[in-house]
Amino acid sequence: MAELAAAQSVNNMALERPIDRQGVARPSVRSERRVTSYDVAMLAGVSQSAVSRCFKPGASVSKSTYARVMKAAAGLDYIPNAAARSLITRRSNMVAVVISQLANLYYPEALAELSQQIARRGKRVLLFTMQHESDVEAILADIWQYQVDGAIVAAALTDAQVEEFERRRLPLVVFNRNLRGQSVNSVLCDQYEAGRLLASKLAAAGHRRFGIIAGPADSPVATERRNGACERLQELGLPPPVIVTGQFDYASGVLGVRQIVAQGGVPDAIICGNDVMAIGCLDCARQELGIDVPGRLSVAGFDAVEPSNWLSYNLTTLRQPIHNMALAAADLLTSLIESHGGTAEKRTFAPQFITGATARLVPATAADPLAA
Amino acid sequence: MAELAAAQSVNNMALERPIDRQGVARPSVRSERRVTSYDVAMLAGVSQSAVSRCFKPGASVSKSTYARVMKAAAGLDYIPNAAARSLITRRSNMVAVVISQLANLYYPEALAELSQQIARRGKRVLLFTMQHESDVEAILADIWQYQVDGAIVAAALTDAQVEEFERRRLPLVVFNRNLRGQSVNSVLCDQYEAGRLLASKLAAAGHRRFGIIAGPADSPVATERRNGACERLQELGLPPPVIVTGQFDYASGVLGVRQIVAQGGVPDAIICGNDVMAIGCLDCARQELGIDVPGRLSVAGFDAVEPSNWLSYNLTTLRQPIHNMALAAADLLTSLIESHGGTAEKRTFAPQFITGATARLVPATAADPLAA
DNA sequence: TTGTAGGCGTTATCAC
DNA sequence: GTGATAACGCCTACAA
Repeated sequence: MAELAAAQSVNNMALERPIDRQGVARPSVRSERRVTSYDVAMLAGVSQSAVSRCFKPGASVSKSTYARVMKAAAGLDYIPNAAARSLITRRSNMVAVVISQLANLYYPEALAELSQQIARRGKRVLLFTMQHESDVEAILADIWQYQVDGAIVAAALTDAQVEEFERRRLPLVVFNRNLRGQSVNSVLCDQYEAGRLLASKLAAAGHRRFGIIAGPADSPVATERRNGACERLQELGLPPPVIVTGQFDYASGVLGVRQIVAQGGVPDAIICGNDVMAIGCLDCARQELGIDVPGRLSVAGFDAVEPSNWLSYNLTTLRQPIHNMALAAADLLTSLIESHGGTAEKRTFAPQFITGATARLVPATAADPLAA
Repeated sequence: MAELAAAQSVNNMALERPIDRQGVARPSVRSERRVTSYDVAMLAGVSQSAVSRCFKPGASVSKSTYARVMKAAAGLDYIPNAAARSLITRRSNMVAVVISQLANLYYPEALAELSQQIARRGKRVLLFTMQHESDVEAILADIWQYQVDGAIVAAALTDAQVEEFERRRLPLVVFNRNLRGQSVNSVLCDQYEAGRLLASKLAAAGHRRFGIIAGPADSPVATERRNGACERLQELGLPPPVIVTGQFDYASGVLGVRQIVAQGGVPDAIICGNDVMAIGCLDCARQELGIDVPGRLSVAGFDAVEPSNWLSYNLTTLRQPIHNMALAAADLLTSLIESHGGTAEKRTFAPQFITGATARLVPATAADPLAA
C-alpha cells in the first residue's frame, strides 16, 4: 500500500519532469540530454535520491530498491557524472602528476609505478608533462582549476609555489626533488649522498683522476649528484675532476667523454649524471676511442634504468628504489588527502649500489690476478 | 547614475549571500568554503555573471569592469572551478589516454608525444595505464564517469566496446591498433606490412632459415608483425620459421634465441617482435652464444626505440613515425570533438626501414669483398 | 528505508 | 555591456 503510494508520487514526478527540464522554456542549444539519475529514477519508479544512494557504497537501501535501480541504470547505460559529484562532495578522485622529460627513461618507470599505485587507491591520474622544469608555473594554474584532490610533483618548486599549495590546502607530495629549507611532504632518494657514495667507492679502488659528465644545470638532481661527488673527492684530497655538462641523453655521454679526454687525457674514472649518459660514455669510450673499460677507465652512472642491466653494459650504478618510492608517494598523498594535512614529512630512500662491471672497484694490484 | 544603482543592487546581493550560502541552515559538514565567483563579484562590486564573463575569452565586458574583476580575482586567488564549468558546458577539456605496458619503451615515447600534442591543444590528459590489455573494461567505466571530451586508446577494443563509445557519442581514436572490420577512427602503423617488409628484405639477402621471437599472443601488434613475416616467407617458398613467444622484454629476447638455437641450430636470421627483444637476442647471441652478428646471423626488430640506435647495437629495425602518429591522433580527436563526429577514418602510416648493422642485407657473396 | 528540498559553482539566456 | 535567473547532475540533511 505504502509502496503503491510511493510509486504513484514518483510517477507524478516522472510525468512532470520533462516539462521541468525540457519544457517550453528549454534552451534550444542543448542538443541532446544525457542520461541522468532522474531518468533512472523515473524508470525504476523511485526518487532521484534513491538512485543516488544506490551508487554510494555505504548507503542504506533496501535490496528490492537496489535491484530495481540497478536494472534501470543498466538499461539506460547510466553512469554517475563525476563532475557533478565532485562539485558537491569536493572530491574529484583525481590526482595531478607533474613530471618532466618523459624522454629520460627514469621518468617513464617512475610514472608507470605512480600511475599504478594511484589507480590502486581508486584515484585517477591527471597527467602533466613538461619539456623544461620552468614550465611548471603554467601547469599549476591548470591544477587549481581541475579540483584535483592532490598532486605529486616531480619538479622543482619555488617557495611561492609551495606556499600556494598550502594556501589552497591542496595536498602536495614532491617526488624526487629535495626542496631544502621548505617544509614540504616529499619522497626522495638522497642524490647528494649517492654522489658521495659513488666517489667513495671509486676512490677506494685507487682512482685518482676523475671526470664528471654532469646533468643539466637546471636539474636539482643533477646538481646534487655532482656536488656530492665533487665534495667527496675534495675531502679525500684528490685533484679536482674535469667536469662537463650534458642533457641527460645518450649523445651527451658520447660528447662528454670526448671532451673530457680531449681536455686532460683519459682519466681513471668518469662519473655520469645518469645511466643513459653513462651508456653513451661507455659506448664511445670502448668503440670509438678504443679505451678498455673497466681496465683502463671506470664508468659509472645513476638510476639503474633497465638498459643499464643489459649484457652489453652491465653498468656500475646506483639504483633508486622507484617502486618503493612510488608506493611511499601514493601512501603519503592518500593519507594527506584523508586527514587534511598534518606535519610535513620527508621520506628519504637510500640509493642502492649496483656493482656492475664497468668500474674497477678494488685496488689495481689486487684486481689483476696476473699482477699478484 | 546607472552605475551607482547597479553597485547598490550588487551590494544588496553581497549582503544577502552569506546568509544564503552559509546561514543558519548551512550544513555543518562543509568545513571551509572555497573562493567562488560570487566572492569576486562582491569584492569587485559587480554581478556574478560579470565575473563569469571576464573569464570567458570572447565575452563582451567593458575594460573597466574587466580590470576591477581581475584585480579582485587576483586578490582572492580566485580560479574558476572546472568541475562546475564542465557540468554546464558539457566540456571538460580532458582527454582520456589509455595505454598499456609503460614498461615497453615504445609506449613512453608515444605517451610523451601524445601528452604534448594534447596539451598544445588546450586539453588535459587523464591517464589510464594497464598491465594487460584485458584490463581495459574496468577503465572504460571510469572514462564514462569522468566526462572526458574524447579518448585515445592504445589497446584492443571489442566490437561492443567500440559500440559503447558510439552510443555515448564519445569521440574515440584508436592508436596503434588495427581493429579490422570496425569502423573506428584510428591512427596506426601498418604492422602486417612491416612484418612483410622485414621478411622481404631479409629474404632478398639470401636468408633462408628464419627464427621468430614473437610478442605475446594477446597483443594484436605482435600478432600482425608475426603474421606479416610468416606469410611473406611462405609466399617466397621459404621453409617455415622456428617461432617462439616472448613478452616484449629483454629477457624474452635472450631466452628466445636460446630456444631457437636449441631447437633447430643457428638460423640465418631472427625476426624479433620488438626492439627490446631484438636487443636481448643480439646480446645473448653475441656474448653468450658467441655467434657473429650479422656475419653468421642477422637480427632485426621493430619500433626503432632509442636504445636501438646506440653504438653497441645499431639495430636493423623498422621505425614507426611516432611523432607524426601522435600529431595525427591529436588532430583527429580534436576535430572529432569540435565537429561532433563524422565518418570513421583510418590514418595509416608506413613503417620506415632502418638499415642498421645487425642484419646482412645483400646476398652473401656480394656482401663479402674478400669473396669477390 | 525513502522522498523532499536545497545547494555545489559555473555558464547561458534574456531582458534591460 | 550588465544583472537576474534558470539550468547542469548530483549529494545530503532532514522529515516522514
